[in-house]
Amino acid sequence: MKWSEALIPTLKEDPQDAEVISHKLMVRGGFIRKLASGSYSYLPLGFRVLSKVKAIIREELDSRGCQEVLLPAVHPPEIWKKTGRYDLLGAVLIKFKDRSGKECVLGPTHEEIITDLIANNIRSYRELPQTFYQIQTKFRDEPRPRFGVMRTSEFIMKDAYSFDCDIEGLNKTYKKMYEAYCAIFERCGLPFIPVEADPGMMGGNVSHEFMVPAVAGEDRIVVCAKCKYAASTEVAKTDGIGGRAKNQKEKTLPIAEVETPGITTIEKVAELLKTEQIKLVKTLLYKADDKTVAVLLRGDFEANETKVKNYLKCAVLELADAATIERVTGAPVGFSGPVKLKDVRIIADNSVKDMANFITGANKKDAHVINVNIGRDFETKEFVDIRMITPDDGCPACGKAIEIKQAIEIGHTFKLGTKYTEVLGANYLDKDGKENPIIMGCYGIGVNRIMASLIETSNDKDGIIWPLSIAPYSVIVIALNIASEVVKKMADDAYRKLLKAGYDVLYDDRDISAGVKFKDADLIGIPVKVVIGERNAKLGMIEAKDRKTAKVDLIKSEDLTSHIKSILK
RNA sequence: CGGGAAGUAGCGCAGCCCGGCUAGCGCGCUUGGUUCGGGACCAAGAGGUCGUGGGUUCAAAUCCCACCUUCCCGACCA
Repeated sequence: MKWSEALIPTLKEDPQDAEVISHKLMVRGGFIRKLASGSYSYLPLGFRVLSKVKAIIREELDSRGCQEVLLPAVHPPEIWKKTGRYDLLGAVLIKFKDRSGKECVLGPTHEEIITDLIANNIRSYRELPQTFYQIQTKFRDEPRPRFGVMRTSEFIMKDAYSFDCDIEGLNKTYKKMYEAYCAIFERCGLPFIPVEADPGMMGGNVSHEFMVPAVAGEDRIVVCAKCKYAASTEVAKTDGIGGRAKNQKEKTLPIAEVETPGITTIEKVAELLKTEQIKLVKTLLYKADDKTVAVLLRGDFEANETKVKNYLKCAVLELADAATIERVTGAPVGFSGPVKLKDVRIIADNSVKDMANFITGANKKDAHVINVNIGRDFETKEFVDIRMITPDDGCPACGKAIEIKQAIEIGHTFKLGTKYTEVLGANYLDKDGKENPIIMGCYGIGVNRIMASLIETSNDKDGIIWPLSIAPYSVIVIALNIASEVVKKMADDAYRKLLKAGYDVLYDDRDISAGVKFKDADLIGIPVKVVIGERNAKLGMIEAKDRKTAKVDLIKSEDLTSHIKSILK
């Protein structure tokens, strides 16, 4: 492609509305442009990167026997109601009415659709196992799209679905997909970490997320350098108080109410009462489906809502609103406590178990109670692990020090089991003629996120540094002074030869200054610059410069193709 | 949805507090010329409902009200 004939609108300055580096560079490099919050156009350069990522995905999946399909994006709501996800997804599901007034939904994912297809077309164990995938646009009305292409309401997902006769089969398929994922991310040049994860609204029990550590990441993961344990903080197990200050054994003291006017936070209560946060118990009121539940944690810990949700086995868990809190406790937000709390299930984190004489809200405006003791002042038998892991905790697997990192989720795999196949009637007949539900797995990759994550982890002050595998072009031929006959002739020739040799070549034939060309080439991150200047051209020489290492090779013009071949192997 | 910030030329910004005449600057763009190895220079140009609507005023980019949009934090979320 000749740059003079391409739409590559590079920008000198960071766009005003971009925060994270990948977003800034994608806009500056002319890869994307925003249409509205959470929806982006991919320009030719951006599209080329996506295409390369997709090609890698297809190669790795096809070679493992997966079959590509294309499912519809517009769905009837009934199928979503059957599995209960119509309500579960709620506002995330984008709905509209067609001309006859019939409701339609835009697919946020495709378990329902593929399972329905399989239910109607697979009958026998002889037809299993099979795995299908598609690369398609998904639609989700995100509460807050952000970070450019990282979280958008319309995004490209590679989703795959496997169907097996039994758990052993699923385990084999899952392993195969896991390996495919590793191969895909490896080839894309991403420093990824597979971690244990929570299946969330997808369902099933076993699940892994593929994470790229990056400051712009929206998720947090726990990694252990010693034993290779890696998990999402959502599921990382904790044990009591971990590495933090132990709860002191004390003689129980008489409970007493203290005035704490307008003091509603753990921090301020501790300050006012001249004590430490570890002497306080935090009482969080949640709405778990339709019931109100009180969650107790030692003051210095945070609740882990995923754990609470999984423990309670509820579909929707959210912090109770102010009105509910007032109704249940009789006090405004900030003064809740377990003492004399009526008709509310109380569950406590293990960190609270051996606490004595602690402080909680008094369920009364502007008051807390001190010297509270479990068993005497209130009762709960439910001590569970429902807190967020901290850097002070030991590795859940080996006990050694852990690190908590921010990361971008680029892939997620799930062992779904029969969650969808049972409700949608996807059954098969086994050897004995007995009908069984098909065992399912599903596997997603955020294609746009691969692009963003790569940039997050591979850039410098001059711009993006693409790996050859997903670079929009492998080589950029830069004719420094295109007005010079010698330069133009040699550059045209180099461009032609490299194209003929099968390389993706971008030819910067614009009649502008050298500085702009160098800056632009670095910004868009093409792995190799082939530079043709007048002085060298007259000597029959060409320069090849590596974007990443800045290493320069001066070569004879006739050796160009073989030289490029040697550095781009 | 709660909290915060911002909308002025294609992009990045100043002007607004303290209302005033043809609304500026840098980059980019067009034309001509000089340059030509890391965002060149000279000259001449084109380009604006100052987010939208209403109000106050002799007069509004500037003051007041409402709304819209975007970004950040939170909530939420494969």
